[in-house]
Amino acid sequence: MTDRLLLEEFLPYRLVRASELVSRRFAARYREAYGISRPEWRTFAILGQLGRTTATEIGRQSTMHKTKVSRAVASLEERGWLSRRVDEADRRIEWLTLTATGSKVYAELAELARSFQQQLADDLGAEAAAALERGLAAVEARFSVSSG
Amino acid sequence: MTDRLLLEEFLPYRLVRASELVSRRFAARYREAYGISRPEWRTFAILGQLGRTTATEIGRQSTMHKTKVSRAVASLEERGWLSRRVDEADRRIEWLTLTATGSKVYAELAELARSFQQQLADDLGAEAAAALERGLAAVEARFSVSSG
DNA sequence: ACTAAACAGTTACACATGCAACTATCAACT
DNA sequence: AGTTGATAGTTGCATGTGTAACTGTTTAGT
Repeated sequence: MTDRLLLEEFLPYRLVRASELVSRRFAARYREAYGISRPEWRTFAILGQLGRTTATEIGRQSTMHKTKVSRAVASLEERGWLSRRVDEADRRIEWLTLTATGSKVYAELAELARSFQQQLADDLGAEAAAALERGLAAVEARFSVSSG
Repeated sequence: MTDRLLLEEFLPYRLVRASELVSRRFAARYREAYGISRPEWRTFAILGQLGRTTATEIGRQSTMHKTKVSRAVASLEERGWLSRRVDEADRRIEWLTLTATGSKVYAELAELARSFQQQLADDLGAEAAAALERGLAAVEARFSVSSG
């Protein structure tokens, strides 16, 4: 029993916990305001940023499973926030764009996110926030899509 | 459309993605080696570290829902890795401890975690790893259990 | 002693999720 | 043209998960 694993020093564990603490709070905000789920928020945010993209691309960027994305897209379409259009040249591909309503909601959600980010940065303090960003950048660089 | 939210600069999103990238890889390791799920690993790791604890305490530390913990405990008991005993003074409480088998497996899993951690630190580099730890510490300090 | 509230833990049920298999389409090779 | 393999996306099914309701127990107030 001399060699216990100290979870408070174990990076993957700390990352998961920190991520849950933060994203849970943010999720509460947009859930209360718009009644959307996490996969929906993620899908919507990526589409809003890119303006026009595909479900596959959303899956790639978000690390969400393609069925998750597929269902989120279907749900957002039902809400009337996005619309699909089949690519003429390659009819397997569906291009997603925001509707007028979607654009309006997106602007509001983006503002909500920005204010949350600001609050978070204030809470953490400039130095700690910068350190966190540097650390995350390193993880992203080492672990992202390409590097299996 | 001038004010898109840039997800690559949005901390909650980056935190979630980084956490998923890292923990997914680590999960693949212990899943292949021992066939346990993430809630099982988390429960087991906390119990192993504390030596003797309760389901409620595990929930508190891990941010896992109590039903998740309850099921993980049941599953680990079936594997013969832990045993329960009702507290004499307060019979609502169940004390959890590792069995002999459980202790043996825990030692191996702890070693697996340590080697993963080492590998991760090497991949990130000392400086980035330290920055990440500082950032996470700040999040933990601001967002942990007590602070609503 | 009695009632109400609090707590540890489990379970029923509805919903979310991932895997595998599917449809539809395209590209490459014969 | 026909076959094979890859790709975009959806769906059936089994499993995982959270909410709420439950049991059993303790504590506090009356």
